[in-house]
Amino acid sequence: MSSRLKDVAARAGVSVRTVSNVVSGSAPVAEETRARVQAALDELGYRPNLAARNLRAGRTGVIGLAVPELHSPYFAELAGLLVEAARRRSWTVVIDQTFGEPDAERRLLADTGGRLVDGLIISPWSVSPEDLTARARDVPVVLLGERDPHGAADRVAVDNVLAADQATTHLIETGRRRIAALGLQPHLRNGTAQQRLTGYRDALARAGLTPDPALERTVTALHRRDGAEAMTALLASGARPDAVFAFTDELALGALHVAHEAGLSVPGDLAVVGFDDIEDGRYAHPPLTTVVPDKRQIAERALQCLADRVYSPAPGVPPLDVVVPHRLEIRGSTGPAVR
Amino acid sequence: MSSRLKDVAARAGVSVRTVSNVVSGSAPVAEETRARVQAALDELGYRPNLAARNLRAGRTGVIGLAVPELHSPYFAELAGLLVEAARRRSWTVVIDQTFGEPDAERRLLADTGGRLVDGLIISPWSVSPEDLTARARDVPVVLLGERDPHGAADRVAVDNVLAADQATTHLIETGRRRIAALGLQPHLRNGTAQQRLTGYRDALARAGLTPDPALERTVTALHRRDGAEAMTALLASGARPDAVFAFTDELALGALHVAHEAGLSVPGDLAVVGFDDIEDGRYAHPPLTTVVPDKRQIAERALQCLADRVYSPAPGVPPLDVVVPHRLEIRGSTGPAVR
DNA sequence: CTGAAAGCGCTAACAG
DNA sequence: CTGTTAGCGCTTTCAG
Repeated sequence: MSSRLKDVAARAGVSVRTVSNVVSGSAPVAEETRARVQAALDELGYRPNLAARNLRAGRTGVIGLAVPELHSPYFAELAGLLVEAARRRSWTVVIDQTFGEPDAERRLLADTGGRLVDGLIISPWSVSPEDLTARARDVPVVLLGERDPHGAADRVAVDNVLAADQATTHLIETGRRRIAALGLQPHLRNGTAQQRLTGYRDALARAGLTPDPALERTVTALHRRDGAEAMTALLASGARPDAVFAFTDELALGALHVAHEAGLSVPGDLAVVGFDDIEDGRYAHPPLTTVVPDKRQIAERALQCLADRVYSPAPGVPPLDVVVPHRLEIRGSTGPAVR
Repeated sequence: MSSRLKDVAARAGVSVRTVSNVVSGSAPVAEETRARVQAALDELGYRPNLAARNLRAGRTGVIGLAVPELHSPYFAELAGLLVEAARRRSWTVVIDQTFGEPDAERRLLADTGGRLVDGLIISPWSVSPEDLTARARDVPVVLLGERDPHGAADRVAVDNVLAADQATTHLIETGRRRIAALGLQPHLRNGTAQQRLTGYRDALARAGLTPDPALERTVTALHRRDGAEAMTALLASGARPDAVFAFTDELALGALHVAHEAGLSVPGDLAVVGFDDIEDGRYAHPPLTTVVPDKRQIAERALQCLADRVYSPAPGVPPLDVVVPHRLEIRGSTGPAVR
């Protein structure tokens, strides 16, 4: 079966202390002894028991990642990048899905007391950042996709207000005047949708366009089907939009689908902009103009925040607010208007 | 700081044993004592230390999931379902991405000796099942997406040959005669592509159609871009297909994209079938006909296999070969041919 | 440079 | 029903 340090020591005729030194390199070992120990190590196929090591060290080398749902392309991609970045630091990632349920999000934080994880990266939906961080008892937490200034934990996010403003401004520049905002989520507490709405309204105001409540559409979730439903309702309402700024690419793709079914030409009759830069958007018809957050950097910076908190016990350091760059990528879905 | 069993015991004026009993319920405790202990537990916000518990129990309650890449919609969705199913069993899932690299896949199995995980679910690409399972030293392994009969570990998969046959037969029934197979991967060792090719050829043979090597196209990876490249090459080759059976939905969507750009009407000029039923397929233009594997059941059965191996130490049980149901979902991309 | 031994927090066998 | 205690496998202090 599986061999312990003690077994290796017996086989090499040394003490466990020496074997431990060979394995960890924490103290010098005579060349001859080392060779003998190494041979025993190899023969027995020794693997350290992580549980014992963790118990001793008080650290696990595991971090938790909580996303609302993994089947969303955006979160899947982000999770992939985080796992990759963690691996580079020799960390393991356990993933949990909250489905945006307040209880799941709260329970998660309560559970961290179990020390399975050294830290937690969480992308909250239902629960407000304040509520979440108040519960993070013992481990450092990094919040994703937030820009709430009243922070009690590190945050990593793009500048949603600015990005939404740029996306809307781009639509205005292609000659659109009746631009719909698709993706309001007044029931959610994470603030992201609110920030994108603010950017949208800012852009309209700057261009001297009066916001029309009929063009601001609420969704319950952020999938293609929600985008499709909202778009159907928008068209049925008689609001006659000439452009749509969808708060996520998935919503935009749902809207695009409905526009096609309704016989609208894109971008001739209707321009569409999304947010997130998921891969499907690049292969849509036409390819989807979108706000591209630097996801790789989101992952990298989030992990950096965690590393700093976990390995540098400096309790005085105030919460960081990391703003990650983004850019607007213009593709076929926002060509000039045709009348 | 964080409190131990000993602290709670001191506060409640009992021994650690009693506190442990209250926490785990493994032995009866007098009602009065229990109340006192519970109060102490609550006041101190006690959380068991998982590392210590694991060291003691020899089990971690953590299972590993290794997928090639998380940003693939199919794997993302599957991972989500597995995490969900694991949660129902109070298991935690650590996720790793292999990117199909042989070294990553092998290292993963070598590492399992560290006992971070009680079991491993792996979806192999580069490494053959035999190679993989030979390395699984101490923990049970479940293979996903395989149907190799020479098994040394449990497997869970759909019947790829049958499914591919049905997809191809459906195309034949809509009047197609020059059906391309898109997605051969001779460099991979996992056998899935080979099985789908077999099913494709079976269907052609049954219909009395002669296979045309020019219609069988190889890809290096399974993303939209690979499907697009293969489709471009196919059209440029002058092979004049009237249908495409793509081995994954992502490939199919890439092919669809190229078909549109080339001015082909779908399904009039070209019918397209995919495999996997990823969400984007439902919102494509036209919606993509596809083979729908029962992913929820794949997740459920894989976990069941692991649970049986981990909790029922019956070394004699031979490897299971679980075949999960699938169906062909016919959508707009495979209407009747128009000439 | 190497050995002996304490102890991380928890569970369970063994008393009482 | 409850207290005492050994020990899971590892790291590390203290001696030698």
